[in-house]
Amino acid sequence: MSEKPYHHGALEAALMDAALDFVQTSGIEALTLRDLARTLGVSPSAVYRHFPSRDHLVSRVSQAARESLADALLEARNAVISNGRAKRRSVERFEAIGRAYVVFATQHPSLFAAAFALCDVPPAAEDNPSAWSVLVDSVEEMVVSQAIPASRRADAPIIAWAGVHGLANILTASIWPKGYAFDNEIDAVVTGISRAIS
Amino acid sequence: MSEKPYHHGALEAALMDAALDFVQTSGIEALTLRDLARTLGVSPSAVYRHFPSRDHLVSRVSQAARESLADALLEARNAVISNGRAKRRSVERFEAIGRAYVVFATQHPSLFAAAFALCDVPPAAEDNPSAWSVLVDSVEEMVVSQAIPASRRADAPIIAWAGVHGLANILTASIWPKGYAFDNEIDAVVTGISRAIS
DNA sequence: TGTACATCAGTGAACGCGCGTTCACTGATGTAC
DNA sequence: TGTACATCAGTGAACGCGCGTTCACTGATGTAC
Repeated sequence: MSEKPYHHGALEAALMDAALDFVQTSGIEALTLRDLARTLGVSPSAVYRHFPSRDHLVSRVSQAARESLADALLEARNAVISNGRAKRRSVERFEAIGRAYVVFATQHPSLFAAAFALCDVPPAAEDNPSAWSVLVDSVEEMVVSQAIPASRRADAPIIAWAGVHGLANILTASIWPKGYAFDNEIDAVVTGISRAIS
Repeated sequence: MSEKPYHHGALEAALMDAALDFVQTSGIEALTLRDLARTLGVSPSAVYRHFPSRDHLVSRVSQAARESLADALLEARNAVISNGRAKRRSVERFEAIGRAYVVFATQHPSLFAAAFALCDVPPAAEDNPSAWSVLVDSVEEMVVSQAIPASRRADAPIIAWAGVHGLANILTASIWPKGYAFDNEIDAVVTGISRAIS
Protein backbone atom coordinates (compact mmCIF):
# COMPACT_ATOMS: atom_id res chain seq x y z
CA MET A 1 0.00 0.00 0.00
CA SER A 2 1.51 3.30 -0.99
CA GLU A 3 0.68 6.37 1.04
CA LYS A 4 -1.31 7.97 -1.73
CA PRO A 5 -2.89 4.93 -3.30
CA TYR A 6 -5.49 6.77 -5.33
CA HIS A 7 -3.82 9.96 -6.30
CA HIS A 8 -4.47 9.98 -10.00
CA GLY A 9 -5.45 6.39 -9.58
CA ALA A 10 -8.56 4.38 -10.10
CA LEU A 11 -10.59 5.89 -7.28
CA GLU A 12 -13.91 5.61 -9.07
CA ALA A 13 -13.61 1.87 -9.61
CA ALA A 14 -12.35 1.43 -6.07
CA LEU A 15 -15.34 3.40 -4.76
CA MET A 16 -17.77 1.19 -6.64
CA ASP A 17 -16.09 -1.97 -5.41
CA ALA A 18 -15.99 -0.83 -1.82
CA ALA A 19 -19.57 0.39 -2.00
CA LEU A 20 -20.81 -2.95 -3.30
CA ASP A 21 -18.87 -4.73 -0.59
CA PHE A 22 -20.36 -2.52 2.04
CA VAL A 23 -23.88 -2.88 0.69
CA GLN A 24 -23.67 -6.66 0.78
CA THR A 25 -23.21 -6.63 4.52
CA SER A 26 -24.99 -3.50 5.70
CA GLY A 27 -27.56 -2.52 3.11
CA ILE A 28 -27.67 0.41 0.75
CA GLU A 29 -29.50 2.79 3.10
CA ALA A 30 -26.59 2.64 5.51
CA LEU A 31 -24.10 3.52 2.79
CA THR A 32 -22.26 6.69 3.68
CA LEU A 33 -19.86 8.84 1.69
CA ARG A 34 -17.68 9.49 4.69
CA ASP A 35 -17.48 5.86 5.69
CA LEU A 36 -16.67 4.86 2.14
CA ALA A 37 -13.91 7.45 1.91
CA ARG A 38 -12.59 6.30 5.28
CA THR A 39 -12.44 2.69 4.05
CA LEU A 40 -10.33 3.72 1.09
CA GLY A 41 -8.13 6.05 3.10
CA VAL A 42 -9.25 9.05 1.14
CA SER A 43 -10.82 12.35 2.15
CA PRO A 44 -14.62 12.63 1.96
CA SER A 45 -14.45 15.38 -0.60
CA ALA A 46 -12.44 13.22 -3.00
CA VAL A 47 -15.60 11.30 -3.73
CA TYR A 48 -17.07 14.39 -5.34
CA ARG A 49 -14.50 14.16 -8.14
CA HIS A 50 -16.39 11.10 -9.34
CA PHE A 51 -19.97 11.44 -8.15
CA PRO A 52 -21.94 14.69 -7.95
CA SER A 53 -23.73 13.53 -4.82
CA ARG A 54 -24.40 10.57 -2.63
CA ASP A 55 -27.60 9.89 -4.56
CA HIS A 56 -25.68 9.49 -7.80
CA LEU A 57 -23.37 6.99 -6.16
CA VAL A 58 -26.31 5.08 -4.77
CA SER A 59 -27.96 5.00 -8.17
CA ARG A 60 -24.84 3.52 -9.73
CA VAL A 61 -24.49 0.93 -6.98
CA SER A 62 -28.13 -0.04 -7.34
CA GLN A 63 -27.69 -0.53 -11.06
CA ALA A 64 -24.57 -2.62 -10.51
CA ALA A 65 -26.60 -4.81 -8.16
CA ARG A 66 -29.29 -5.24 -10.79
CA GLU A 67 -26.73 -6.18 -13.37
CA SER A 68 -25.13 -8.78 -11.18
CA LEU A 69 -28.57 -10.29 -10.62
CA ALA A 70 -29.03 -10.43 -14.38
CA ASP A 71 -25.59 -12.02 -14.74
CA ALA A 72 -26.63 -14.73 -12.30
CA LEU A 73 -29.78 -15.42 -14.31
CA LEU A 74 -27.87 -15.74 -17.57
CA GLU A 75 -25.32 -18.01 -15.99
CA ALA A 76 -28.00 -20.31 -14.60
CA ARG A 77 -29.87 -20.38 -17.90
CA ASN A 78 -26.73 -21.18 -19.88
CA ALA A 79 -25.73 -23.88 -17.45
CA VAL A 80 -28.80 -25.93 -18.29
CA ILE A 81 -27.87 -29.09 -20.12
CA SER A 82 -31.02 -30.51 -21.54
CA ASN A 83 -31.30 -33.78 -23.36
CA GLY A 84 -34.88 -33.00 -24.22
CA ARG A 85 -36.09 -31.42 -27.43
CA ALA A 86 -36.44 -27.67 -27.95
CA LYS A 87 -39.83 -27.56 -26.25
CA ARG A 88 -38.71 -29.23 -23.06
CA ARG A 89 -35.38 -27.44 -23.17
CA SER A 90 -36.97 -23.98 -23.36
CA VAL A 91 -39.00 -24.72 -20.24
CA GLU A 92 -35.98 -25.98 -18.35
CA ARG A 93 -34.07 -22.83 -19.21
CA PHE A 94 -37.02 -20.70 -18.14
CA GLU A 95 -37.34 -22.48 -14.83
CA ALA A 96 -33.60 -22.21 -14.23
CA ILE A 97 -33.91 -18.44 -14.52
CA GLY A 98 -36.74 -18.40 -12.02
CA ARG A 99 -34.87 -20.50 -9.51
CA ALA A 100 -31.72 -18.45 -9.94
CA TYR A 101 -33.65 -15.25 -9.23
CA VAL A 102 -34.78 -16.50 -5.85
CA VAL A 103 -31.46 -18.14 -5.06
CA PHE A 104 -29.60 -14.90 -5.81
CA ALA A 105 -31.92 -13.05 -3.45
CA THR A 106 -31.44 -15.51 -0.60
CA GLN A 107 -27.69 -15.63 -1.08
CA HIS A 108 -27.26 -11.87 -1.39
CA PRO A 109 -30.26 -10.39 0.36
CA SER A 110 -28.83 -6.90 0.80
CA LEU A 111 -27.64 -6.76 -2.78
CA PHE A 112 -31.05 -7.89 -3.94
CA ALA A 113 -32.74 -5.18 -1.89
CA ALA A 114 -30.28 -2.60 -3.22
CA ALA A 115 -31.10 -3.61 -6.78
CA PHE A 116 -34.65 -2.37 -6.32
CA ALA A 117 -34.08 0.44 -3.88
CA LEU A 118 -36.01 3.60 -4.55
CA CYS A 119 -33.69 6.19 -6.00
CA ASP A 120 -34.16 9.83 -6.97
CA VAL A 121 -31.40 9.75 -9.57
CA PRO A 122 -32.38 7.76 -12.66
CA PRO A 123 -29.79 5.42 -14.18
CA ALA A 124 -27.65 7.08 -16.84
CA ALA A 125 -27.67 3.99 -19.03
CA GLU A 126 -29.80 0.91 -19.48
CA ASP A 127 -29.03 -2.12 -17.38
CA ASN A 128 -26.59 -4.40 -19.14
CA PRO A 129 -27.44 -7.15 -18.95
CA SER A 130 -31.07 -6.57 -18.04
CA ALA A 131 -32.94 -9.16 -16.00
CA TRP A 132 -36.20 -8.17 -17.62
CA SER A 133 -34.79 -8.77 -21.11
CA VAL A 134 -33.49 -12.15 -20.05
CA LEU A 135 -36.97 -13.05 -18.88
CA VAL A 136 -38.74 -11.75 -21.98
CA ASP A 137 -36.31 -13.60 -24.24
CA SER A 138 -36.91 -16.79 -22.32
CA VAL A 139 -40.67 -16.48 -22.68
CA GLU A 140 -40.23 -15.90 -26.40
CA GLU A 141 -38.12 -19.04 -26.58
CA MET A 142 -40.98 -20.99 -25.04
CA VAL A 143 -43.49 -19.50 -27.46
CA VAL A 144 -41.28 -20.40 -30.42
CA SER A 145 -40.78 -23.95 -29.17
CA GLN A 146 -44.53 -24.15 -28.56
CA ALA A 147 -44.03 -24.91 -24.89
CA ILE A 148 -46.58 -22.20 -24.11
CA PRO A 149 -49.31 -20.74 -26.32
CA ALA A 150 -48.57 -17.50 -28.13
CA SER A 151 -51.60 -15.99 -26.42
CA ARG A 152 -49.64 -15.97 -23.16
CA ARG A 153 -46.74 -14.03 -24.63
CA ALA A 154 -47.87 -10.71 -23.21
CA ASP A 155 -48.79 -11.80 -19.70
CA ALA A 156 -46.24 -14.52 -19.02
CA PRO A 157 -43.33 -12.20 -18.14
CA ILE A 158 -45.23 -10.25 -15.53
CA ILE A 159 -46.78 -13.39 -14.07
CA ALA A 160 -43.35 -14.97 -13.80
CA TRP A 161 -41.62 -11.90 -12.47
CA ALA A 162 -44.33 -11.27 -9.88
CA GLY A 163 -44.02 -14.84 -8.63
CA VAL A 164 -40.27 -14.99 -8.18
CA HIS A 165 -39.97 -11.38 -7.06
CA GLY A 166 -42.62 -11.90 -4.44
CA LEU A 167 -41.04 -15.09 -3.13
CA ALA A 168 -37.62 -13.45 -3.11
CA ASN A 169 -38.94 -10.55 -1.07
CA ILE A 170 -40.82 -12.78 1.32
CA LEU A 171 -37.78 -14.97 1.94
CA THR A 172 -35.34 -12.10 2.37
CA ALA A 173 -37.51 -9.76 4.41
CA SER A 174 -37.86 -12.37 7.15
CA ILE A 175 -41.61 -11.98 7.13
CA TRP A 176 -42.24 -15.66 6.72
CA PRO A 177 -45.36 -16.54 8.70
CA LYS A 178 -44.45 -18.40 11.82
CA GLY A 179 -45.51 -21.97 12.05
CA TYR A 180 -45.14 -22.53 8.34
CA ALA A 181 -41.95 -24.14 7.16
CA PHE A 182 -41.59 -24.99 3.51
CA ASP A 183 -38.59 -26.84 2.24
CA ASN A 184 -39.66 -26.48 -1.31
CA GLU A 185 -41.13 -23.04 -1.62
CA ILE A 186 -38.93 -22.30 -4.63
CA ASP A 187 -40.10 -25.44 -6.41
CA ALA A 188 -43.69 -24.73 -5.48
CA VAL A 189 -43.59 -21.24 -6.92
CA VAL A 190 -41.55 -22.03 -10.03
CA THR A 191 -43.70 -24.96 -11.06
CA GLY A 192 -46.77 -22.92 -10.15
CA ILE A 193 -45.60 -20.25 -12.59
CA SER A 194 -45.14 -22.85 -15.30
CA ARG A 195 -48.70 -24.04 -14.81
CA ALA A 196 -49.96 -20.47 -14.80
CA ILE A 197 -48.50 -19.67 -18.20
CA SER A 198 -49.07 -22.99 -19.96
CA MET B 1 -56.59 23.48 21.28
CA SER B 2 -55.58 23.82 24.88
CA GLU B 3 -52.02 24.73 25.70
CA LYS B 4 -51.24 21.36 27.19
CA PRO B 5 -53.28 19.08 25.00
CA TYR B 6 -51.63 15.84 26.04
CA HIS B 7 -50.84 16.37 29.63
CA HIS B 8 -52.28 13.25 31.13
CA GLY B 9 -54.03 12.82 27.84
CA ALA B 10 -54.01 10.22 25.14
CA LEU B 11 -50.49 10.87 23.91
CA GLU B 12 -49.82 7.28 22.94
CA ALA B 13 -52.80 7.01 20.63
CA ALA B 14 -52.03 10.45 19.21
CA LEU B 15 -48.45 9.35 18.51
CA MET B 16 -49.61 6.27 16.65
CA ASP B 17 -52.08 8.28 14.58
CA ALA B 18 -49.58 10.96 13.70
CA ALA B 19 -46.92 8.36 12.92
CA LEU B 20 -49.22 6.51 10.53
CA ASP B 21 -50.14 9.78 8.86
CA PHE B 22 -46.53 10.69 8.45
CA VAL B 23 -45.57 7.27 7.12
CA GLN B 24 -48.26 7.41 4.45
CA THR B 25 -46.64 10.42 2.88
CA SER B 26 -42.95 10.12 3.69
CA GLY B 27 -42.17 6.49 4.41
CA ILE B 28 -41.27 4.77 7.63
CA GLU B 29 -37.49 5.24 7.30
CA ALA B 30 -37.97 9.00 7.44
CA LEU B 31 -40.02 8.76 10.63
CA THR B 32 -38.37 10.72 13.41
CA LEU B 33 -39.13 10.99 17.09
CA ARG B 34 -38.36 14.69 17.17
CA ASP B 35 -40.50 15.47 14.16
CA LEU B 36 -43.35 13.46 15.56
CA ALA B 37 -43.15 15.26 18.89
CA ARG B 38 -43.01 18.59 17.08
CA THR B 39 -46.16 17.71 15.14
CA LEU B 40 -48.03 17.05 18.36
CA GLY B 41 -46.61 20.08 20.16
CA VAL B 42 -44.90 17.93 22.72
CA SER B 43 -41.30 17.64 23.83
CA PRO B 44 -39.18 14.88 22.27
CA SER B 45 -38.61 13.20 25.59
CA ALA B 46 -42.34 12.83 26.18
CA VAL B 47 -42.35 10.07 23.59
CA TYR B 48 -40.22 7.95 25.92
CA ARG B 49 -43.11 7.71 28.37
CA HIS B 50 -44.82 5.47 25.81
CA PHE B 51 -42.09 3.86 23.71
CA PRO B 52 -38.70 2.71 25.02
CA SER B 53 -37.03 3.70 21.75
CA ARG B 54 -37.64 4.77 18.20
CA ASP B 55 -37.37 1.15 17.08
CA HIS B 56 -40.23 0.12 19.33
CA LEU B 57 -42.40 2.86 17.86
CA VAL B 58 -41.46 1.79 14.34
CA SER B 59 -42.30 -1.80 15.14
CA ARG B 60 -45.76 -0.80 16.35
CA VAL B 61 -46.38 1.38 13.32
CA SER B 62 -45.30 -1.42 11.01
CA GLN B 63 -47.69 -3.81 12.68
CA ALA B 64 -50.51 -1.30 12.42
CA ALA B 65 -49.80 -1.05 8.70
CA ARG B 66 -49.94 -4.82 8.35
CA GLU B 67 -53.22 -4.94 10.18
CA SER B 68 -54.79 -2.30 8.01
CA LEU B 69 -53.72 -4.29 4.97
CA ALA B 70 -55.42 -7.35 6.47
CA ASP B 71 -58.51 -5.26 7.18
CA ALA B 72 -58.65 -4.27 3.52
CA LEU B 73 -58.43 -7.91 2.46
CA LEU B 74 -61.25 -8.94 4.76
CA GLU B 75 -63.40 -6.10 3.59
CA ALA B 76 -62.88 -7.00 -0.06
CA ARG B 77 -63.56 -10.66 0.57
CA ASN B 78 -66.74 -9.94 2.50
CA ALA B 79 -67.96 -7.54 -0.17
CA VAL B 80 -68.13 -10.34 -2.73
CA ILE B 81 -71.70 -11.07 -3.67
CA SER B 82 -71.71 -14.30 -5.56
CA ASN B 83 -74.70 -15.86 -7.17
CA GLY B 84 -72.66 -18.95 -7.94
CA ARG B 85 -72.50 -22.06 -5.83
CA ALA B 86 -70.00 -22.61 -3.03
CA LYS B 87 -67.30 -23.73 -5.44
CA ARG B 88 -67.45 -20.66 -7.66
CA ARG B 89 -68.06 -18.43 -4.67
CA SER B 90 -64.93 -19.57 -2.86
CA VAL B 91 -62.82 -18.76 -5.91
CA GLU B 92 -64.38 -15.33 -6.25
CA ARG B 93 -63.64 -14.57 -2.62
CA PHE B 94 -60.08 -15.80 -3.04
CA GLU B 95 -59.50 -13.64 -6.09
CA ALA B 96 -61.02 -10.62 -4.37
CA ILE B 97 -58.42 -10.98 -1.64
CA GLY B 98 -55.64 -11.11 -4.22
CA ARG B 99 -56.86 -8.04 -6.03
CA ALA B 100 -57.35 -6.14 -2.81
CA TYR B 101 -53.76 -6.90 -1.79
CA VAL B 102 -52.36 -5.25 -4.89
CA VAL B 103 -54.86 -2.41 -4.83
CA PHE B 104 -54.00 -1.62 -1.23
CA ALA B 105 -50.33 -1.48 -2.17
CA THR B 106 -50.89 0.86 -5.10
CA GLN B 107 -53.21 3.10 -3.12
CA HIS B 108 -50.99 3.25 -0.03
CA PRO B 109 -47.50 2.48 -1.28
CA SER B 110 -45.65 3.84 1.74
CA LEU B 111 -47.95 2.09 4.16
CA PHE B 112 -47.48 -1.13 2.24
CA ALA B 113 -43.71 -0.75 2.38
CA ALA B 114 -43.90 0.03 6.10
CA ALA B 115 -45.89 -3.13 6.70
CA PHE B 116 -42.93 -5.22 5.62
CA ALA B 117 -40.09 -3.00 6.75
CA LEU B 118 -37.22 -4.78 8.42
CA CYS B 119 -37.38 -4.18 12.15
CA ASP B 120 -35.08 -5.14 15.00
CA VAL B 121 -37.87 -5.10 17.55
CA PRO B 122 -40.25 -8.04 17.13
CA PRO B 123 -43.99 -7.40 17.46
CA ALA B 124 -45.28 -7.82 21.01
CA ALA B 125 -48.47 -9.48 19.83
CA GLU B 126 -49.69 -11.32 16.77
CA ASP B 127 -51.15 -9.33 13.93
CA ASN B 128 -54.87 -9.00 14.35
CA PRO B 129 -56.24 -9.50 11.83
CA SER B 130 -53.46 -11.33 10.04
CA ALA B 131 -53.25 -11.19 6.26
CA TRP B 132 -51.63 -14.61 6.17
CA SER B 133 -54.49 -16.16 8.12
CA VAL B 134 -57.01 -14.57 5.81
CA LEU B 135 -55.20 -16.14 2.88
CA VAL B 136 -54.89 -19.58 4.46
CA ASP B 137 -58.55 -19.57 5.39
CA SER B 138 -59.50 -18.66 1.87
CA VAL B 139 -57.44 -21.51 0.44
CA GLU B 140 -59.11 -23.88 2.87
CA GLU B 141 -62.49 -22.62 1.73
CA MET B 142 -61.56 -23.52 -1.84
CA VAL B 143 -60.38 -26.96 -0.82
CA VAL B 144 -63.61 -27.61 1.04
CA SER B 145 -65.72 -26.42 -1.88
CA GLN B 146 -63.58 -28.58 -4.15
CA ALA B 147 -62.56 -25.59 -6.24
CA ILE B 148 -58.95 -26.74 -5.90
CA PRO B 149 -57.57 -30.19 -5.12
CA ALA B 150 -56.61 -30.91 -1.54
CA SER B 151 -53.12 -31.74 -2.76
CA ARG B 152 -52.55 -28.05 -3.36
CA ARG B 153 -53.48 -27.07 0.16
CA ALA B 154 -49.88 -26.76 1.32
CA ASP B 155 -48.45 -24.86 -1.61
CA ALA B 156 -51.34 -22.66 -2.66
CA PRO B 157 -50.86 -19.99 0.01
CA ILE B 158 -47.22 -19.37 -0.78
CA ILE B 159 -47.86 -19.44 -4.53
CA ALA B 160 -50.63 -16.90 -4.12
CA TRP B 161 -48.79 -14.69 -1.69
CA ALA B 162 -45.65 -14.68 -3.82
CA GLY B 163 -47.65 -13.62 -6.86
CA VAL B 164 -49.54 -10.71 -5.36
CA HIS B 165 -46.67 -9.62 -3.13
CA GLY B 166 -44.34 -9.57 -6.10
CA LEU B 167 -46.72 -7.59 -8.26
CA ALA B 168 -47.42 -5.18 -5.42
CA ASN B 169 -43.70 -4.55 -4.96
CA ILE B 170 -43.07 -4.16 -8.66
CA LEU B 171 -45.89 -1.66 -9.04
CA THR B 172 -45.01 0.40 -5.99
CA ALA B 173 -41.24 0.43 -6.36
CA SER B 174 -41.52 2.11 -9.75
CA ILE B 175 -39.25 -0.48 -11.28
CA TRP B 176 -41.65 -1.28 -14.06
CA PRO B 177 -39.62 -2.04 -17.20
CA LYS B 178 -39.86 0.84 -19.63
CA GLY B 179 -41.66 0.18 -22.86
CA TYR B 180 -44.05 -2.25 -21.23
CA ALA B 181 -47.43 -0.94 -20.25
CA PHE B 182 -50.02 -3.31 -18.89
CA ASP B 183 -53.52 -2.24 -18.14
CA ASN B 184 -54.42 -5.54 -16.72
CA GLU B 185 -51.42 -6.72 -14.80
CA ILE B 186 -53.54 -7.37 -11.73
CA ASP B 187 -55.96 -9.53 -13.69
CA ALA B 188 -53.11 -11.32 -15.40
CA VAL B 189 -51.45 -12.20 -12.11
CA VAL B 190 -54.61 -13.07 -10.17
CA THR B 191 -56.00 -15.34 -12.87
CA GLY B 192 -52.51 -16.78 -13.32
CA ILE B 193 -52.48 -17.69 -9.65
CA SER B 194 -55.86 -19.36 -9.97
CA ARG B 195 -54.54 -21.51 -12.82
CA ALA B 196 -51.39 -22.29 -10.85
CA ILE B 197 -53.29 -23.73 -7.90
CA SER B 198 -56.14 -25.45 -9.73
C1' DT C 1 -65.29 16.95 52.19
C1' DG C 2 -60.72 18.40 52.82
C1' DT C 3 -55.98 17.66 53.15
C1' DA C 4 -51.28 15.33 52.67
C1' DC C 5 -48.86 12.80 49.82
C1' DA C 6 -47.41 9.59 46.03
C1' DT C 7 -47.52 8.88 41.37
C1' DC C 8 -46.97 9.89 36.82
C1' DA C 9 -46.90 12.38 32.28
C1' DG C 10 -45.04 15.82 30.87
C1' DT C 11 -40.80 19.84 30.13
C1' DG C 12 -36.48 21.80 28.48
C1' DA C 13 -31.74 21.84 28.22
C1' DA C 14 -27.99 19.26 27.08
C1' DC C 15 -25.02 15.24 25.39
C1' DG C 16 -22.37 13.24 21.60
C1' DC C 17 -22.67 11.96 17.10
C1' DG C 18 -22.02 11.64 12.21
C1' DC C 19 -23.81 13.12 8.20
C1' DG C 20 -23.57 15.61 3.15
C1' DT C 21 -21.47 19.20 1.18
C1' DT C 22 -18.38 23.36 0.24
C1' DC C 23 -14.15 25.74 -0.17
C1' DA C 24 -9.61 27.29 -0.87
C1' DC C 25 -5.74 24.74 -1.39
C1' DT C 26 -1.71 21.60 -3.11
C1' DG C 27 0.96 18.77 -5.53
C1' DA C 28 1.21 15.24 -9.11
C1' DT C 29 0.41 14.38 -14.00
C1' DG C 30 0.10 15.47 -18.87
C1' DT C 31 1.14 18.61 -22.81
C1' DA C 32 3.18 22.13 -26.09
C1' DC C 33 7.08 23.74 -27.96
C1' DT D 1 15.17 16.13 -24.15
C1' DG D 2 14.06 19.85 -21.19
C1' DT D 3 11.19 23.34 -19.54
C1' DA D 4 6.87 26.22 -18.68
C1' DC D 5 2.47 25.77 -17.90
C1' DA D 6 -2.35 23.96 -17.63
C1' DT D 7 -5.03 20.47 -15.86
C1' DC D 8 -6.84 17.63 -12.61
C1' DA D 9 -7.35 14.45 -8.54
C1' DG D 10 -6.65 14.82 -4.47
C1' DT D 11 -6.46 17.30 0.88
C1' DG D 12 -8.20 19.11 5.20
C1' DA D 13 -10.82 22.19 7.70
C1' DA D 14 -15.15 23.92 8.22
C1' DC D 15 -20.34 24.69 7.60
C1' DG D 16 -24.99 23.76 9.31
C1' DC D 17 -27.94 20.26 10.43
C1' DG D 18 -30.91 17.16 12.92
C1' DC D 19 -30.91 13.05 15.06
C1' DG D 20 -31.79 9.62 19.43
C1' DT D 21 -31.37 9.70 24.01
C1' DT D 22 -30.60 11.25 28.98
C1' DC D 23 -31.41 13.90 33.00
C1' DA D 24 -33.07 16.59 36.68
C1' DC D 25 -37.13 18.86 36.98
C1' DT D 26 -42.28 20.37 37.51
C1' DG D 27 -46.86 20.43 37.98
C1' DA D 28 -51.18 17.96 37.30
C1' DT D 29 -53.77 13.86 38.70
C1' DG D 30 -55.23 10.18 41.75
C1' DT D 31 -55.55 8.17 46.49
C1' DA D 32 -55.77 7.33 51.62
C1' DC D 33 -57.61 8.76 55.60
